[in-house]
Amino acid sequence: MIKVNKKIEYGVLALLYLNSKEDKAASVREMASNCGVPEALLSKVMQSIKNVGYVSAVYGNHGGYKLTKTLEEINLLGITLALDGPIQVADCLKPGNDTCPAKQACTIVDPMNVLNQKIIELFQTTSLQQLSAQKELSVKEVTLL
Amino acid sequence: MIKVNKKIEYGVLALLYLNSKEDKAASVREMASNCGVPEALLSKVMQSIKNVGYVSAVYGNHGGYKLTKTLEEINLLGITLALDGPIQVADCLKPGNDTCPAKQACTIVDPMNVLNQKIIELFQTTSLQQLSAQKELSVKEVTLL
DNA sequence: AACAGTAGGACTAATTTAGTCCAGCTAGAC
DNA sequence: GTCTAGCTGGACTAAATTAGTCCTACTGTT
Repeated sequence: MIKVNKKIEYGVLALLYLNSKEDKAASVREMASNCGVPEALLSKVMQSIKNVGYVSAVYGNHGGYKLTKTLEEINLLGITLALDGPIQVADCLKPGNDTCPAKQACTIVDPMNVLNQKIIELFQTTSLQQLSAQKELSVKEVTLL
Repeated sequence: MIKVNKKIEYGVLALLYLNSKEDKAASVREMASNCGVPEALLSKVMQSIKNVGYVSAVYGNHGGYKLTKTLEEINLLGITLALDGPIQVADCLKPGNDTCPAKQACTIVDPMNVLNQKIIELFQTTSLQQLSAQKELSVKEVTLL
């Protein structure tokens, strides 16, 4: 099944929660209990998200994480890159992969590359803003975007 | 990692191979050895693809599978549906899923639904023809499509 | 100095995906 | 008619990935 993993789900949840706190920092504990996700895992997720600069960490007592970007500036590609590394929609696209048995007569590397590009493009053009703003719209309207 | 699974990769490979045989049937054995993929698995893949009508099976000696559609008529959504069932980009989108811990205050079902729709649309508009025709084009040109 | 919190490595458990095995059915070739 | 190549499909095993836990160290505010 083509799907986005839990880390990304949790990351999106947490960022949306942070956004609702405006300029205040929220600790991992607070975010985890509010979003209903495992604390230890969310901690890892936030570390990675911090590394791409979407949030900053505040150490010490009453510390936590703060958003450093607006929802418009955060897109799914960035989140995915932070939590999962580069998008490779098929194994044979991995750099240095020499194990592909169909290498010589391969008719699929390029096709999969096309798909890969399309997905990257989709993720890049999908901002958190875009995802979060849909709450009030019906699915039907959403598909017209 | 967001990726398409082996069954889909193998299915695309096999369908492109079948296309190259024009109207002749090819057995699973022939396809498997030409595409360099496991025979037993490809056999399952072809059965599923048959069930959505992209190919027909010819029984008996010198039998095999034949394409019943053109590459333009076959899209990634159909192949995915055949081999993987409906696309659900996040677990909380599964029908009847009541285990989501963040259910009551969930801010992510709709966002993930938006993404889901976008991916479905992308898969639906990506035909085999479109994928296979890119062989000669550079990746740069491809992204402009 | 105490405390609340982040940082991050190592590990285990759970789930999913990939792949195999085998017995049965189908129809064309002889 | 019977042989045989090949499709059908269920049950099973193995491999890989993903999810989640645990523990120790570091950081900075009060």
